[in-house]
Amino acid sequence: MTRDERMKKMQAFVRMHKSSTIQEIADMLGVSHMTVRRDLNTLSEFDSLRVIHGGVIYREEETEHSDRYSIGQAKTTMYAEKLRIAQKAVSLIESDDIIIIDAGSTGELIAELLPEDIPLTVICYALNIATVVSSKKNCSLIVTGGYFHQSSMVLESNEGLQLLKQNRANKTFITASGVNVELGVTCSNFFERTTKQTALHSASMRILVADSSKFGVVRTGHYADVEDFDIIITDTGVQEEELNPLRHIEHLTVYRV
Amino acid sequence: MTRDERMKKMQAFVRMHKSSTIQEIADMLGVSHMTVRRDLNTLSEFDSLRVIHGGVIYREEETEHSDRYSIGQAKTTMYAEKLRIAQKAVSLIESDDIIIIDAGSTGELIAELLPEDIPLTVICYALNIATVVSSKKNCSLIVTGGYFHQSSMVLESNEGLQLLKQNRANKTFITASGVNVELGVTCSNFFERTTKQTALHSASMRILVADSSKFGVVRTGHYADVEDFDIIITDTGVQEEELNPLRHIEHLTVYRV
DNA sequence: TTTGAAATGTTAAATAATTAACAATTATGT
DNA sequence: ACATAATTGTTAATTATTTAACATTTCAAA
Repeated sequence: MTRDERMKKMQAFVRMHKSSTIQEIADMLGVSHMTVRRDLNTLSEFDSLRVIHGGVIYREEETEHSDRYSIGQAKTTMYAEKLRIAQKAVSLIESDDIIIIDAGSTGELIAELLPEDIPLTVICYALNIATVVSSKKNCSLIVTGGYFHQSSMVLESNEGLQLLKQNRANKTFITASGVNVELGVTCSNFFERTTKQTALHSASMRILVADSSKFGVVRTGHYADVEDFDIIITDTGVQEEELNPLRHIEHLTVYRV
Repeated sequence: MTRDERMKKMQAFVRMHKSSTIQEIADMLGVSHMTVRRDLNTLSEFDSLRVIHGGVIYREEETEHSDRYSIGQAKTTMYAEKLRIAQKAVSLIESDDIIIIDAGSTGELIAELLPEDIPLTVICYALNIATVVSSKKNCSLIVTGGYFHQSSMVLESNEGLQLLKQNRANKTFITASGVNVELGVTCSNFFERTTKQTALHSASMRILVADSSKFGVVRTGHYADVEDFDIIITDTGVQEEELNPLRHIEHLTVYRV
């Protein structure tokens, strides 16, 4: 077995198992721990491996090629706020709910925090969210398929939209790149508009989750107005005065957590 | 912040980042490393966390609830053989190929080993495989959506099948639970049959990847005969004599790696 | 085959993480 | 508000991993 072969095996092993200890790899390959360490150090320069005290971890977002998964960046920014927003969002979920979860890091957090003690059905179109939900107990999952978009992790296709239309939900959690009282709710990618609009129209309760950094911002793709939502959840980073115009919309409830 | 809140945050953090060090979590929560350790030990009893020397790792397959993801088991059995089979399989891949990868652990390994230096298009219907391919460079990805099946990680729906039919491929890598010269190629789940058959009919070169433990075995769902394939890749665990009937099929190439 | 270079294995010293015991703090019921 | 229990923080001892230096093996070129 050549050095390259060994490193390929090591890479595949770590990727498949998400992580490993040095010892596990050494045993698997029948080489010394020093060889594993040396290989791992080399690999970590090229691949998304993180060598920690005691083992290795495979994680995509830590790579230099992070442009391929731009959510990785968004994940850490406003993490505390997004967590609070997601916590408030999942508190609205009841037994036997059918929920649509939109793409984005806040959506992923909602998926992570989904209660596992009540039966739920989740419909989603982002690959990362599908993966999170797939390991949830008590949860049926429908993923609308299609062409994968690296930047947002979204799967997009006519067939997917059809599936989304055919499956009605009682709650939909929608994310946004920009929330502006006058100019409405916007996203960055044009193709996302249709998906988000379909998600909105397939559910009875429409919940907008957007942290304070999104407020006042305007992006290209307009897909809804603030009054199209029943609930808006944001964080304390938005001044109460800024939310006043929203407070006056009769059917709209605004949570600031 | 209550203990439960803290543990929820910890869980979400580790799941989202796939892994973490004790220090990272302690810093994130502003608590001592001892508290993190104690919480993590409690969490690891209920959740799929693996606490290693230096950090924590989230990995689904290591859970007691392993019935929810039965591929987890299959992953480790025949790992070395599956790796060789997958290596042979990817060696057949050429630039600009459009390939379909079937569900299963060997399929996942093929996805892991996909070359990243040539442009490819991958079509798949298993969530785990989609996730692996999504992080590959130089690779377009189409995921046929649908209802998620826990046991095989497959997404299944009419819309998905439609998408699969509409996208032709030049190579398709199909897995099987049973390969029997007389009774044909079989799978365990009935619903998988249609998907596998559609995958077969959408591609010009049909490659069956099956380790030696599958040979001679017969399962319920018959979806093809051995002569429907152009290439069969298996391992040295199959006796050469057993493969003789296959060697006599004219258009069929058999690799034993 | 010989020789040198590269790769791998082995060991002991250095470093880091874990455990356990106790102190300090925080929560809970009366 | 008090006392008690539970939780959390701190520290030192223990245990494990890593590093570095050197020995050994392997491979390739002469």
